[in-house]
Amino acid sequence: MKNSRTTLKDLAKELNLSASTISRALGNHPGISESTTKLVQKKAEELGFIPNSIASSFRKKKTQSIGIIVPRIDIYFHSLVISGIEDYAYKMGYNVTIFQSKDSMKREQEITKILQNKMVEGVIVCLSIETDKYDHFKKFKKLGIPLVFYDRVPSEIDVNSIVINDYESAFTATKHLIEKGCKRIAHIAGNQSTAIFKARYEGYKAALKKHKLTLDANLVGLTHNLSYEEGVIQANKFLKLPVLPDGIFCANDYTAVSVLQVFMKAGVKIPEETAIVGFSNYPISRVIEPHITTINDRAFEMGTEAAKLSIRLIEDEEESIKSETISLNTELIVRESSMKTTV
Amino acid sequence: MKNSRTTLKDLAKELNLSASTISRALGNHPGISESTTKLVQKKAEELGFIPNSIASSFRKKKTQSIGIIVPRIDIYFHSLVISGIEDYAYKMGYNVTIFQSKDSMKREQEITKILQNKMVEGVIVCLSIETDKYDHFKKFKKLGIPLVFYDRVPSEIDVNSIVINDYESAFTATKHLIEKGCKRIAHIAGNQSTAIFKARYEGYKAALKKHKLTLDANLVGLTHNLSYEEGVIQANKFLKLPVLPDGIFCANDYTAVSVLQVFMKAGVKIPEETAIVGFSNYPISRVIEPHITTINDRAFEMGTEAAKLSIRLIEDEEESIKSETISLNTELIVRESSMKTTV
DNA sequence: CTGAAAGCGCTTACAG
DNA sequence: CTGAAAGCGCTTACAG
Repeated sequence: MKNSRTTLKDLAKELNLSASTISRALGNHPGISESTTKLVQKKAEELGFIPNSIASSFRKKKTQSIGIIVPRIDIYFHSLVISGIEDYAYKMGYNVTIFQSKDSMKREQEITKILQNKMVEGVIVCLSIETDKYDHFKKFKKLGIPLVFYDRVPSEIDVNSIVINDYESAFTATKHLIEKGCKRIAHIAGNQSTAIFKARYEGYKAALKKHKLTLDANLVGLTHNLSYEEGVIQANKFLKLPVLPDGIFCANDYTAVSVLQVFMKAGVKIPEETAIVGFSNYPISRVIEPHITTINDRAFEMGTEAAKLSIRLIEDEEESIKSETISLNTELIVRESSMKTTV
Repeated sequence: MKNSRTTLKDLAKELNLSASTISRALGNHPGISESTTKLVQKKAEELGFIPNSIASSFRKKKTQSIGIIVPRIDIYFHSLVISGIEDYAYKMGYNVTIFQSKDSMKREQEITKILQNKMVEGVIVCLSIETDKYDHFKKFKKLGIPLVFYDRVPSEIDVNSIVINDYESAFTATKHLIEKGCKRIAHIAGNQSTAIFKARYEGYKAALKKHKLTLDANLVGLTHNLSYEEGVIQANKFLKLPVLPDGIFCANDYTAVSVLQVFMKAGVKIPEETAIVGFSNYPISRVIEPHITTINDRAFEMGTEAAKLSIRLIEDEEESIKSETISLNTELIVRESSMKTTV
């Protein structure tokens, strides 16, 4: 399409000034007289001058943009994180370019290539579920482009990452059930090859141990991806036990919802007979009845922190070598699904 | 941060060829011998050459990028649309830069300025709820940057837009209730200054009229933003009526959920005494019990179509003057909340 | 099939 | 306080 943009030169010619002066005046450079600056800015406004920031980026080798790679945008958790990133980045004058890996390592690898030559200044990533090799991220280090991971982070140590304290959160959630008088506490666990779900399982086990409750293998339901459907399957398994669990800690809210519905349909009273705690604070947890006690996973703040760290690393002159892991503290949100009167 | 990228020139020097040849060989230009092309590409790989696409964009005046302005990323509908846009854009070699207006016209105006000098090649927008002036979009036309609106579109005619057939969808939803034997059908309506909600209200009215049912003002609940809470308020109003509505068509799924919950708590049988239909096919509609009959608003496809149209307009040589409105057909998804046996 | 040269629109070190 | 000049890393019309 035709391009009839006014350029610096046009402005210069119009005002009988040099391009250098125009450039400086527009940038409010101190070494330009106030009158000239005023004049230039007025004229720029008048001619509808829009600086070509591609030229500027090219010249300055600064694009003021951050690349994001997420598995999918339409997963609520990620949409919240992205929202947090955009919000902070916008305030700092950065913009964000988004790519979806669709949980494919191959696509993730393609995207890293694109990001390398697109000259983003920083990259924020949540790994695809398939990713078990990290070579495609190494190039960023060589190029001096800081990488920040969140949620699903590489199982290596020297990366910048934003996570939540999954272990402690799971511990807290389980302890809450214990304090409510539960003795037979079940757990619906996520994929144990994913660090965060492993940590949640560990936190659950630790809380039981601490309170001298024995771990019963029948009360642990391992799932592949914590889907609603898998939750239904696990719930039905629990229902067939000779003695029902009196508390269930689910590693996410989807499975918490399915357990809640399956149990209620089977006539089990929630929370009196079985108390339920989820994880993530998805919107549905405060809509479904009874409302579900859950862990606020602070997705938005995760995004804010990721953006903050990324921009700090971008603007940091002395390339700080050491990697940083920021662990956010979650909070337990107590709702009806676990509100039974303590014994 | 330090930048030690290999450039075209480095490659040229290394191979004793000109930069022109290197550039062409990398681009698989036909006028270069196969052997040279092979040689250059091998060397490029070897030296880890990454083309500087900012330089290339600058030179070619093509950034292969699309800007998106949405009210919020963390609204499920928008996250789906964005996902659809990214998906199609990615396939076509475009990337997407996202901004949130946060439903502020002021911020939307700021963003349009940024997008104008960022040299995106196309812009896709869902207007902020506040927006009642469109001057900030005019500049795009002058710059030859095609604009595509979706969902909330300007109340002017000459814009490209992707919408769904709200009127027909509402008509279908209401007709469905009528066919199920409902005689007193209520409607929870959205903000009537927003075109889509107005169209849904009109569709509801038209269906009543067509089937000779009278419109009862007591059965219409106007809300400001169709929030869950507003749904609760309207539901309680309906409960106080001497005769309950036997069908309710809600302009979105949030209010459908709240009506369903309030009515059930009041002992009303769903769908036997009151059937409910929502709008949007939010995930919660197929989780809450009874599952809610709703309209699939095809958000993902809306994104795909927006991207498709945007890219077509970008790549179209002969700046097609006429604007296009693409209206997607929705579908009614019948679930338990309206499945009562017909009389 | 390959190369020399110009130039995209800015910014900035250098000079005055 | 202002200007001339060089250059960022590519691409492409022109020439051979």
